[in-house]
Formats: sequence, structure tokens, C-alpha cells
Amino acid sequence: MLIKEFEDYIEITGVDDFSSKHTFLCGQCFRFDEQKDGSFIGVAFDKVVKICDIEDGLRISGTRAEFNKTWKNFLDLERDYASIRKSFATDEFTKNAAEFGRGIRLLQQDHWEALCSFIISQCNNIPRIRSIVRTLCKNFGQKIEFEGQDYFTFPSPQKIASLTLEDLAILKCGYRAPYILEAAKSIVNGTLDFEMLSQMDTPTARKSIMTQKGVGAKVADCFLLFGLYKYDAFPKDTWMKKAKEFYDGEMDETAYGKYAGIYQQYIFYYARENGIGTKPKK
DNA sequence: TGCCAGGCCGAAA
DNA sequence: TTTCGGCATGGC
Repeated sequence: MLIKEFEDYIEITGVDDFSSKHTFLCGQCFRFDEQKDGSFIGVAFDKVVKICDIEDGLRISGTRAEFNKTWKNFLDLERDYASIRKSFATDEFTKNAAEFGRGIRLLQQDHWEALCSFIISQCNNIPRIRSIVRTLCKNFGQKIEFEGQDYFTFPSPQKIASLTLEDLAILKCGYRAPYILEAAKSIVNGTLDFEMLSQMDTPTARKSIMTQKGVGAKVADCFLLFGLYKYDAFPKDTWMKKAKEFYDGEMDETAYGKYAGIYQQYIFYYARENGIGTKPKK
């Protein structure tokens, strides 16, 4: 990884498998918007950042220090995704999925933001998830200016916990509102502790987070992967079954294991973008 | 207009 | 343990 500093941005080269488009649009996060020039602007960890692809790497707004402090980890740039991707592509289906999703990096998002976002995601479509999260931030987050535009941070659990269901009605997120409120209150009162969850093994953490109201198996798996960076989330057996629903092919079980969550993301993105595996009509 | 969406809860079987 | 109706809302 080679870093070159410029006045208000840096360029990182020597990065295999990075695509801002695939990373920000694959469905793992909801706060990065594609710009007319193909770059992405988003907010994470209370900062606005602009990212675009360049030859053999990426360009990112800010300084080298900010990159080292926040964005290097956020973008998971020190993991060898090329090797992981190649290890996944063991048959026609996995080869297609891995090639389709090439460049996905699993973002190391803020724990709370990920949990809250995936609570909102349940039985919802991606444009509306994005819309609800945007409204949540605009109404309850802190304003930050960037390149003459207003952006908003993701509201803290303390802020959300101080609100009422009436306050949250503006989100129009229906039955999910009490789940959001309860999750925020659990954090404030200490019954939900992300540091403790991080230290648990994945099955234990899954069991624990599922005691939270509104967090079932699916939201739990998304939170474990995108919010706690547990790359073995999305249990092998469950996800292989799901993959077979998406695609009428065989999965190589030996390809799974340590990086099941990353493999899942290739499959999900591939399936969704190609209209594979949509729910049959009732 | 109607189906569906990165589901979950709680009751009934 | 599994099944199933109900749940809020809006994108398409």
C-alpha cells in the first residue's frame, strides 16, 4: 500500500480488490451516495468523506493522519480480499458471484449505526432503508458541512434514548420505531454492551444480541458481520441453503469457514442485482 | 393497484 | 419446534 499526499486528499495505490461502487452499493451500508463524477460521499464516525476509485487503488479526502486513524480500518484495506475471493471461486456459481462482487470491502462500521440500520432494514427495501436512515440523521444527528453541502452524523444512542415514539414518528418506519428506541435505551442502561459482544465468539454474540427486541436471526447476522466485523457470521449451513435458493447450483462447503460472511456478501450482491431468488408470489 | 421488501413477534398447533 | 397471521410504510 503506497500513500501519496496532496493538498486535501490522498491517493492509495497497490490495493487489490477495491471498488467504491461495489463496496457502497452492495447493501452493507446506507449512507454513501454516488456523485455525478462517480465518486461517493458519505458520513461515518462523525466525519464526511469522499472516496473514488483510481488506477490500482483509491483517492480519499482528508489527510494521511485521518486515513490512518479512521478510514484505513473502515475500508478494511489491510485484508487480502483478492486471496479470499479466489478461495471462494471454486465452481461456476461461486466464480460468477465472486467476479460480480469483486472489489467489495466489508466496511468496519460503527456498531450502533450498523445495529440500528439493520433493525430498520427488516422487511424493507434498500431505497426506503436509505431514506429512513437519512431522515433519522437529518432530524437527530449533528450537522457537518463539506464542500458547501450539509451532512449529518448518525445520532448517538444517548440522543435516540432521549426521544419518544412520538419524536420518532417522523421516520415513518412503522413497527420498527420501538425496536430502535429499545436498543438505544439498552445501550444507555448498559444491558447492551458492544465491547462485551465483540469479545464473545460468534455463536455466543448471536445468542446475546437476539435477546434484543426486534433483532431476529437475520438482523443478528447482519449486525455480527457489518457491525462487529465477525467474518464467520452467516452460519455455513444456513447460508449454503439460502444460496441454493438463489441459484440452482451446488456449493462447495469446503470453500466456507473463516470468511463465510464475506462469501455471503458476494452471493447476496450477485443474486440481488441479477434478480435471482426473489420471494415467490403467495 | 397490488406485490414485495436484507423480518420479527407471539400465539397456536 | 414449527407454522402462521399481523404488523407500518412506500418503492416500483
